[in-house]
Amino acid sequence: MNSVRQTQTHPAGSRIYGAGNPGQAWRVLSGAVRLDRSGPGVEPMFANLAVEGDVIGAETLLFQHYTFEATALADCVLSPWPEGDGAPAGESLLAALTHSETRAADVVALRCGQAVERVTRLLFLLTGGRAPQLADMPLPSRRDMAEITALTTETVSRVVSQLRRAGILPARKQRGRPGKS
Amino acid sequence: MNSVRQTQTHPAGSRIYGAGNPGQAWRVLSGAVRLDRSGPGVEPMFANLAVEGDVIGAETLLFQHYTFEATALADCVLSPWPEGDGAPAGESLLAALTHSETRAADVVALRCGQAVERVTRLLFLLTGGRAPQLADMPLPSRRDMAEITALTTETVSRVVSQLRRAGILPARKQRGRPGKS
DNA sequence: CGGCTTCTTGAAAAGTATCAAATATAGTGG
DNA sequence: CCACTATATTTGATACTTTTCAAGAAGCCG
Repeated sequence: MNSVRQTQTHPAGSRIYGAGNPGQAWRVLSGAVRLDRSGPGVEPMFANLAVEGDVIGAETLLFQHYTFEATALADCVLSPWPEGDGAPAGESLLAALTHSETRAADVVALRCGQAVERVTRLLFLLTGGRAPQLADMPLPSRRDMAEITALTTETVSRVVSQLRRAGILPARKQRGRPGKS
Repeated sequence: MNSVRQTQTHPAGSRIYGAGNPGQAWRVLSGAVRLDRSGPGVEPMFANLAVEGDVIGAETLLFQHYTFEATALADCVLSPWPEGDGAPAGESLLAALTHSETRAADVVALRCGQAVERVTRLLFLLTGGRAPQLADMPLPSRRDMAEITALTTETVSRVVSQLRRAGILPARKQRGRPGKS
């Protein structure tokens, strides 16, 4: 879709790369990415999340192919990582590692507590913690939100309706594009 | 408790290090470690898990202090990481990074599905996937298991009882030591 | 305008959490 | 070694939340 070694953009819902395919690592400049562990024959299972500033696909520097499948949860801009030429500096790798670990903790926390809290925390995470911006962000598909929070699409839908009635989310009409899985 | 730069052992239930404290990184040679995000004043919240082969505390190479709090879920043997002198090689760091990401996916998966599946998957993860060994391993405290799987201690207890009645776990008498929190 | 997928909502069923009480276990000090 | 205390585990009964199943409504695309 886009040329290698240059900044890429991916519309919400599109697949960025597939597990097992060759490719490079990326830094997420904006947007949010869903990572899935997808075995052969097995349907993809949600594994992790990447938001603005995170690095995805670093395993390609070691294995030459992606371990997870990446899908855009929102319109995304990605740039090749590491930023310079050749192998990443140790410092950069370390930063990516520690960053990845705090992000993992965030994702684990998305599956604690009741449905409303989980969905709310997810939306905050996707907007980088900027509450006001909740109003402007097209929501991910109910299915994505459900699989990330370990709820069902119906429950997520009910929570979204509830947040709208409470004025925490604006009324309707803010979906990106229909997930074209 | 133990000298620095040498192999350490920690009994089940003991704290390995605390968030904010200075220290070094370790590789888990055996046992299992629970990592918590513990804010000031906030009680620790489960963040991640490390089992045999995993590296913990790598953030100290960047920040000089631990980001998470580490507690032994089983008797643990740790050795300083990286194994050689000085900074870890890029390859080693990359391996730690990719390893950490698959582990994170494992932990996220521990919070999917019903109570019985979650607890069962946790036990498999803690034994490195070796089912027979389930019989020999002292179980972590119900509280640890509950916080890891996002269940309550009562529910975990009921599941353990159920697994024992089904012959999947041996009857009783296999706790390590009482968590001394 | 169809055809299709996603989203929404309702009603009932299932699964967990909660609350409470009894039992078991470890540690301590005689 | 035993009694005693504090903590952890277990179990039961009930309340609550979420899932499940089903049916419409809404949105997208050719």
